[in-house]
Amino acid sequence: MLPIDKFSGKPVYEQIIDGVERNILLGIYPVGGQVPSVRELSAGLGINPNTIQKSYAELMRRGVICSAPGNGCYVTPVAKDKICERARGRLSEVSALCAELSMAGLGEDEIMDAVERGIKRDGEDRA
Amino acid sequence: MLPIDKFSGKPVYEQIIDGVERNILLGIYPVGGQVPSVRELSAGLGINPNTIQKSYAELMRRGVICSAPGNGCYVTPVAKDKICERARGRLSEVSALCAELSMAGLGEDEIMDAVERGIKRDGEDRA
DNA sequence: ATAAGTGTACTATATCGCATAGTACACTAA
DNA sequence: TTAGTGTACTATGCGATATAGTACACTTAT
Repeated sequence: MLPIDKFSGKPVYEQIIDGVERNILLGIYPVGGQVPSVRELSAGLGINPNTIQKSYAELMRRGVICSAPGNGCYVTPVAKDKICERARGRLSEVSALCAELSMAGLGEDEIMDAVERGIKRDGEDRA
Repeated sequence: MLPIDKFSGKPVYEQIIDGVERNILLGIYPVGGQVPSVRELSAGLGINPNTIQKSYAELMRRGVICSAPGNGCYVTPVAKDKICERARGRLSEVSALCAELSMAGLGEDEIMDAVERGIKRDGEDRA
């Protein structure tokens, strides 16, 4: 089941989006396979169906999943490409964040360590 | 004057906090010197005084500025240290963001380029 | 002493995003 | 036919954000 923290400050519908994309990348939701139904996720997570629907609508807008009305929602063949492409567009966030911390007086070594720590963490997830 | 974008999605009171800290780091608001008065910033930015006050209260809570009631607000002697210390606590954000993009399929080189781009940008600001 | 400028506190109001609740419809598959 | 699917709609509640207006205590310069 997807990890949801109602007190994290991050909107639940965004956490659902992140969780679904993550499970696609990890192969838990295989490309071409089905994604949990709106009502199934709603019951399993204790979240309102409308919130799940909002997340799925955004995932469809991103081309990550597509719906077969009356049947279910499927992981798009290009899902991983779309997710990667979108991540590439967020590289500016990395630049902005590093610029902010650098200007605050943090050393380049401290920042680089944090970056490598993050990339390593990714490896642990795949293991 | 501080750069404020009412349509950026980021709360105005946070933009004011960021702007003041930035000006302190750049020496525009010298350590030990005064910070613009609540009413002066309010008039200059076209922002409600209560919003400015909210930002200043947070800056005081962080130990970046202190108030001399009836006189004004001053930049704390330890202001830059506090800002740096707080930035160090945000290194986990860098790790989390890089982990997310790495898992999405971005290469380590792409991420590193974005990081260096950010650190360089800092240098331009100080010039 | 007076006036101007300072930080601070308070209530009230409006807007927006988020989430929930409930209902309903059209479609597909067993 | 029945159960399960996505989708649409209205209504409500909540909290954060921002504004508006007023008021008080303090400091500084005149």
